Amino acid sequence: MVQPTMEDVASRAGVSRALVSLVMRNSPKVSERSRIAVLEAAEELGYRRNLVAHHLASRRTMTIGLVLNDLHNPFFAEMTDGIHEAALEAGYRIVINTGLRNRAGEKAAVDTFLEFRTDGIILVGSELFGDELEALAAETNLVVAARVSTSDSYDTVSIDDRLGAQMVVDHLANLGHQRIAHIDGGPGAGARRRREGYQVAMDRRGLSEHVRVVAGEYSEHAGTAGVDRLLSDGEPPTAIFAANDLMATGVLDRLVGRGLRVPDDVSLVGFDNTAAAALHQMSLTTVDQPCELLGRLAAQYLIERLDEERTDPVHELLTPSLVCRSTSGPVTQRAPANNRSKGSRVS
Amino acid sequence: MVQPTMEDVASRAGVSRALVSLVMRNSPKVSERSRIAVLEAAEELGYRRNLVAHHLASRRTMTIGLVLNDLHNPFFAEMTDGIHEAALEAGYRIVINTGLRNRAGEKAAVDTFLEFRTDGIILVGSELFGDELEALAAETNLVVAARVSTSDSYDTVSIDDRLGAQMVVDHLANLGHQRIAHIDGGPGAGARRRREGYQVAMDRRGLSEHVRVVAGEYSEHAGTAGVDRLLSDGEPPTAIFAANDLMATGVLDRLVGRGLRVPDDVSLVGFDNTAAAALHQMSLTTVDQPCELLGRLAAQYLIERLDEERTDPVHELLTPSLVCRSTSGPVTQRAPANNRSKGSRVS
DNA sequence: GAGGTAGATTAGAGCGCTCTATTGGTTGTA
DNA sequence: TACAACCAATAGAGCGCTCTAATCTACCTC
Repeated sequence: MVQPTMEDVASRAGVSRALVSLVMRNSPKVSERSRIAVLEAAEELGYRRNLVAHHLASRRTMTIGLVLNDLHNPFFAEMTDGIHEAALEAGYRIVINTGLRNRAGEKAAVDTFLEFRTDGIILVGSELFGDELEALAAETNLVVAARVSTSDSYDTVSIDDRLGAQMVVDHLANLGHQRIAHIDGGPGAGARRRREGYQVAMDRRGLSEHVRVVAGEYSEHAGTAGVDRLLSDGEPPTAIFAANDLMATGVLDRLVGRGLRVPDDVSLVGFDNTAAAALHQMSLTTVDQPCELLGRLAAQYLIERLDEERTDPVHELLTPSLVCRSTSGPVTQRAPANNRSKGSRVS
Repeated sequence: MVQPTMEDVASRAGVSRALVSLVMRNSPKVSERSRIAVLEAAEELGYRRNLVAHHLASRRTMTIGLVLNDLHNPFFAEMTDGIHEAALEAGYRIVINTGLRNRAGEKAAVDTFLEFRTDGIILVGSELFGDELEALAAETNLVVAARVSTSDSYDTVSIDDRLGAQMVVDHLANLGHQRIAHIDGGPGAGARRRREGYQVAMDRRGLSEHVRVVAGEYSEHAGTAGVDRLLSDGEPPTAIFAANDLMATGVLDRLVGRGLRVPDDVSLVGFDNTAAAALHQMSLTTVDQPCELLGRLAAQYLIERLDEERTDPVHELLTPSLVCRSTSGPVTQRAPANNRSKGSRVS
């Protein structure tokens, strides 16, 4: 388990350690003869460059630290695809860590990368406070994705969450809904803006009296719990706007579990347009986020900071779009069915 | 962006660099007075230990590299929860990388960790060949999860995939199914064993003539494609055994899309019992893998290698169990409905 | 007051690499 | 033949930390 070093390769190839270093870094100023000798020696010894030592000496890891808020949410997986691809193209590698959907976990993940001295960090769906992000940006190159900001020490890439939420309310209102409830995303990224968008749009539609926000978070469980709260007291909503798709999955599960029909009894709209939302068994009306594009942009901006040493901030705000599927429909008069019906699944 | 070093802290606190090092490592042989002085100086300077240098000197990172085959598959997220928890308890941190569901990607991920010199590596759902794993185990401490092996250079933690597959076939055969098709997991972890289990059980049940295996992989898309293949020629199956839940999601989507009723026209069974399978809108019959437990064990075994310097291999094989939900039912006589019916979703 | 002991602190040699400055060797040119 | 010009290769000083061995105090004990 003890690895050969550059020194070993050098002596085997009959050259100096410095030359081996040059070969390993693909320097053009090495003769073909020595290059081959070195590579052969390395091959024979099973030499593997020690990135740790390499970094200590060069102050570069060519590695980007990626902190994902929640591994369970497919949104982050899709985002990662874009980041990965862009990073690879630029010669960077990626290391991932999860924030476990809480601030302490996110901080621990960030600390790991800071101690590893990755060249930069991309935070996706960060729950950190603004001043914490500022402090972080002072220590490393930072891009925050899926979150809006005007900070001038780091970049952000996001869709307009507020606008997205307004589109949801408008869509439901156009279908005749008035009692449109919102289960919010709590401390989650963009959750506050989605909540604000909901509020604004409800006001604008003259539905202020029907505003009803239930506290939640970006998880399936929050969806089921939210439904229980909404149906336990007061007049039940005819439509529910879940703060994201993962939550909407939980909402749908619980609605169906309670024998309610979607969209006949209750309409449901999510947010994110994850792959799962498109499946027939979900067929969820939702707000589309171009995840891969967002990911690509995030990586690209970070790499600009690293390779071109850009320091002035970029804030990209993409426009979301509504994807109408079968969980949202016109409001109906009839009372909600309380009897569960058994039967086959149909589209 | 230039960080203070131990030297800076030392001179500020009026002590030697070595003493600062001791404080940072919580050594008991430091007087309370100096400890406080050092910590204060560190705080004031915003000092952050350089893990890279630390590692180079100590040859330990207290970090475990975790390679997940596919970020899109919730199975891996659930597994990670267990690993994360166990690692944290033992004072290790985790760094994740994705294999992008192909061998080249997995190798790149592994290489990153080897170059970073993480103390050990956990591979979840590895697609590497046996000899590649052997070679890897010679370079670092290795635990492979969700895959069966008898190697004596690394540990494995898995459920009995073959047995799980047999349980699926038995379940379906007991419901009267004969034309049970299997869409396999291709190069995916455990896929071969699931395929073998299917074959063995079919033979044992006297259903050898009905054996039908369609090539796939662990993805939603493979599920939809598999359905198309199965329904395009020959007599359509009355039951489909998908190699994992993610694929089953795609299968269900396509079956419903084609106007087939589940389970009336076609029964469906998955594998993994991910959280999504339990939702009403899926309600998938599937084989349960105790993900978190598997994760915990994987981390635990690796940590044994690191902390207790165990070198003889451990191979843990857990027994799976079948979870019956509503996608599997008795075989019916009537011909499959070809007309799509529209309507509300019911449970 | 010498000698012993234990605890606190430090000097200094690495860890495996990079990188600047320098050396050696070859070719071209006056 | 001498000198520049250039390319290939190397010596050696770090990078920021750890760790062993040595030193330095302070306090006992006889």
